[in-house]
Amino acid sequence: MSEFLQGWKRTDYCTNFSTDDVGKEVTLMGWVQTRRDFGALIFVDLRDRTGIMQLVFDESVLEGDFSRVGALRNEYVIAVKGPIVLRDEETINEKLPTGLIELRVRELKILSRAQTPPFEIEDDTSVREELRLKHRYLDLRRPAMQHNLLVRSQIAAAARDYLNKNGFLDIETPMLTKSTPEGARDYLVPSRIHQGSFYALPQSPQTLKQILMISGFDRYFQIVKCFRDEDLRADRQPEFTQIDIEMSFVDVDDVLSANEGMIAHIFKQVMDIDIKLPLPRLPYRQAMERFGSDKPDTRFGLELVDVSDIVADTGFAVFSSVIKNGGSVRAINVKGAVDQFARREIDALVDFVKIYGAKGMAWISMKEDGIQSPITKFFTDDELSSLIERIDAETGDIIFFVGDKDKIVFDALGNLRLKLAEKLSLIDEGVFALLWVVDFPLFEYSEEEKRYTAMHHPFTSPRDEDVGKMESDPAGTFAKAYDIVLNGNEIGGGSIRIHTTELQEKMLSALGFSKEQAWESFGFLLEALKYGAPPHGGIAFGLDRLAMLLLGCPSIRDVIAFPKVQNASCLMTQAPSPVAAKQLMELGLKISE
RNA sequence: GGCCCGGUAGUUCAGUUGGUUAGAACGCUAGCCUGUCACGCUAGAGGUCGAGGGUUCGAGUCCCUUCCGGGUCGCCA
Repeated sequence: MSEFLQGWKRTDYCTNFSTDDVGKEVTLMGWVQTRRDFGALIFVDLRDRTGIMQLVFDESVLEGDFSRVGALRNEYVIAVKGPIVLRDEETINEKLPTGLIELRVRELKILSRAQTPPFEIEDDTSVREELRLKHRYLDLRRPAMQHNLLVRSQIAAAARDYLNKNGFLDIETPMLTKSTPEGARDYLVPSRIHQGSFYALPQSPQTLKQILMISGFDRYFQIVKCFRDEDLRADRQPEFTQIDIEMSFVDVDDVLSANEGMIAHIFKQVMDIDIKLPLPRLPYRQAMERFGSDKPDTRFGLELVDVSDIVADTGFAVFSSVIKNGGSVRAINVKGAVDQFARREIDALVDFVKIYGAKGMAWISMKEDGIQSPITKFFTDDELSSLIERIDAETGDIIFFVGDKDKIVFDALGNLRLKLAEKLSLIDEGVFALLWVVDFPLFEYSEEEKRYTAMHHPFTSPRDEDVGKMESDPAGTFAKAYDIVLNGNEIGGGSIRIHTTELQEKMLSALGFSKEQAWESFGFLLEALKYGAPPHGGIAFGLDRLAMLLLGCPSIRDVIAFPKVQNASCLMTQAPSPVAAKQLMELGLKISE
């Protein structure tokens, strides 16, 4: 039978003992990692979240029935009392931090028995994730997972520490809030009292934190769950945690410097890494043109080169027509790597860029015995030599070209660039490359909706000089928006917000809202802006992504205690699940067949 | 919604061109062992080859459907 504590108190964690404690009577509690049974002498490795302490059970020392020790199994929860003793010279275990000592057990309590776990509680087991997630409580016992959640906790603590010291107030905003058009799909919560009406779980506390600025809180933060009902990815979960920040009486520079200070503080506290400030700032347009991405990984080169002007009038109709239609032709030169791309691998890369909408990809191989390429025959000698000069092509290089609308060219080459870096091992995994991407466009055109949508969100302020262009030239209007990028991942983004009703109405109008629709959806904000709103702005960091990157984890699931799988369900709790008819009735809901 | 990858003892995997009774390691069970720490030794149990259908004399293997997990495009203000 399981026993109770009956007044026993744990002295300390398993690994908080050293040779200084030899002779001390201690009480330890934890899980049985392994048992090595010699009959009248049994060793047990006792595990807690800090590590392992070896217990020695000697028949002549242990009080009570010794057969209880032989009955111990992995993952039993036990409590033991006895003295810390020094190990003999020849029995020292150098692999354990506590390998010089062990606990000579005088008393044993079996607090809880355990079934044989479906997988071993070890770091080196490569158990399939499906099973790990079903038994997440066991998976989380593994030292690697314990470490991940520890570091995550340290990141949150460092952020809080910095924000507290800099005058930010931690204020909670509701989880049951108003559904907002624009942006991601909402998770809806039916109202029992107002049948047919729904709360939405927040995609972000955006409007509420702005209202806190209007209320005069000046500096706000919250480490807060956000919800978006969109498809999952390796770095995307339907519920995730933001470090959400907002400040008043600030412009872009103020927000960036305050927040890069926080990031530097986190890196120092958690990783003991000094981040050089200020962080580099890269305008959006440059990020796209040089890296084909608004979240460039700057740990390696392979930058894009625009060759549109050179190929515009060549005999290669694909390129010339693309340019006539307003597109571009850009190239990546992979220096000295021509021998690493057999024809079959080039074909695979052509298929790769097609994922991103490219219709094809051209290349030039600068071989020792001459140029090989499917396209150079279309060029005159002059055109070819200008091209070679522009892309700095030398013997041994291989150059890839994509021509299409800019969006497709950037997308295809931006992703090709990452693929090439991975293939050629160009990325130094020990480096953390942080930068700001700034000067985003305010709008982007949605082919699907046939209108402009907000690139960041509808509360983002245009640049002062662009206010007049919002309606006349939406594509040429830039925003006071910024993203922070770490190793090619967006770990945060924000903006200076619109702080007058007039401009906010104008923005919503530019997005296609009628005045009535605007007030119906955002009336509370438009109204609040009338009563003295300070200029304000802020940012939100993805805590999960930050933790994932600092830990070098391949998936965001590795830093979330209870994540969801790709179909947005939880394998442990089986959520979501059907509910009782009575619950539906109370909500006035019917499930259609 | 599209594309790609995977599913074989509890776990991780092997399984040849379709061919006898589907194997290994670890784990598990029982026994022995007073210095192990990947303990050792002896014996043993353990399989709906994800599921359903089809082709075939014969299917873990080939085909179709489907379920589950992963990656990704779309989507993610």
